[in-house]
Amino acid sequence: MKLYNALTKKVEDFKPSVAPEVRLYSCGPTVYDYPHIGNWRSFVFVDTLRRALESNSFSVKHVMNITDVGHLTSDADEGQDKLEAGAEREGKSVWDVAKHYTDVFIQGAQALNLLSPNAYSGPIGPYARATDFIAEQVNLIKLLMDKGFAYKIKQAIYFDVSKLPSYGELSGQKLTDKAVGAREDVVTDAKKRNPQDFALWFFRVGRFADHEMRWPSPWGEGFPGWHLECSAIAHATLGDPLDIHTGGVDHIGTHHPNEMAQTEAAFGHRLANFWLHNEFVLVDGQKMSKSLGNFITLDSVVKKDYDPLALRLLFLQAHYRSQLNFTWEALSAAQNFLKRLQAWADLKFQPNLGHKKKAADVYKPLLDKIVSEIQDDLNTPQALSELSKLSELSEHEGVDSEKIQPLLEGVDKIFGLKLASRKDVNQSIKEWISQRQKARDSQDWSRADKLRQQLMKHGIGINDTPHGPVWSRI
RNA sequence: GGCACCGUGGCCGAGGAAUUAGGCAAAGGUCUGCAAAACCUUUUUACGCGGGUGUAAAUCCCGUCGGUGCCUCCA
Repeated sequence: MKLYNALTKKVEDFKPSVAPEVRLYSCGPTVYDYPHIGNWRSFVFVDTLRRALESNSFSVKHVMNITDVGHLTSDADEGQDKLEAGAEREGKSVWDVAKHYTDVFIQGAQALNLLSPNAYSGPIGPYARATDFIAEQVNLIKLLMDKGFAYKIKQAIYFDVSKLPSYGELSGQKLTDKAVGAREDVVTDAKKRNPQDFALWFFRVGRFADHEMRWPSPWGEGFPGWHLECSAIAHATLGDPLDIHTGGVDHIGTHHPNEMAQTEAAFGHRLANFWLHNEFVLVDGQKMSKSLGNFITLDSVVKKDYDPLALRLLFLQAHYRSQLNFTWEALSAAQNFLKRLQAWADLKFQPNLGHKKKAADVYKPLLDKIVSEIQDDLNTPQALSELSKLSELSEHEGVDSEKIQPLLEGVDKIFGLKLASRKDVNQSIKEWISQRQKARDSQDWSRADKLRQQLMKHGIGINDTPHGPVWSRI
């Protein structure tokens, strides 16, 4: 199996440290607002990665965190905790805000048919909340303090990046370049030893005096910095070095180097052997942002009558390392493609159609091709083109309902489009279809058309073929 | 200023030196009592522009124009 590794900037042969087990950690959402489709793309990417690994007989242990504390709106002095900002905006407590958006996230994950993380179980199920790992984070700071990698000043405990020579390896940029090149309006804490030093623990002083979320620590009451949770949770749940760590490309510069630094400094080994990053979704050629008003949520997609799985399919039609330019037209195209695939899957309920001579031996090579494309650095677009050929083949040759089911299951394992679990139409629909056919046989066209209209009302379209009527959901 | 990436037919997008994805849309046609949401066919000088190296370039190199991202919270 081949994967692009951001550490080496090359596509490499992926091997976990203890096969067949793969320990996979993914940066999850910060639950302070509705996730946009760019966020969802990164979670669909992780899901695809997991399915690809599993298709290669790896047994994946997956952990995803949920950031519900400590994520500041900026590193500057006026930076605010995102959760606190959300609470202020909505007039709720931070805990309510976190709970609300956690629920929103979990519902969205289900709608997109994302596999739940499976290597941790906590108060809210399979997702690891930062606030459920405060003790682990405090312990990590202790280690860093003992080893001289962290220092305390009035406002916070900082990680001293100058103490770790390997700092910033991933970003491929020199510290000096970064320091010089940063935009003028970025204000950093003047008391930090180095501009890149990042907070491990914030004290309840100054701008954080009224911070609602707070815990005791050996150094004083406060709350953890954002980067800390990933190192602590990964260490506590999966153990490091991880086989794979994922996140968005935006983390290459700051968040991931900081995670790496914490783990390397505290435990003396790297955090992960493979680092995979997904590219952004652009909207009309630009990054999504609230100020541009091009912030698209899953909710707005559903409100426009799109199937969340159409969004999933749209994501899969582009490579995860390419920027994807979202347009509603492209989403419509994906939705139409999805409907065609669903109609194809529904043929399994209508096995009386066409010939049945082609069997699993024809499907198998195509399914194998799909799997091999997916294992080639997750080439989902290429794999989907094979799927398209596969569905055409079946449509032409007729469908053997016995043999198509395993095929659909194989396809679902890769793409997660829920083709195998589709339900047959109910008994009354079947009855109407057969009554309509009887009416047609006796040339009672008005009754036949009435029944067809009735079926249409229930979302069922009828196509009369030489082999009899074929229904499809419309 | 520094670091990357990208410009592919109406739209979305793979590929990446000779065989040239796929989806959607569009056009024509077929079966049919009617119908299409069904089927078939077509869309085979598509690779930003200008040079260069190759027997051969969309694919490599140089330049150029344009776009995007990161360097600040960010998927």
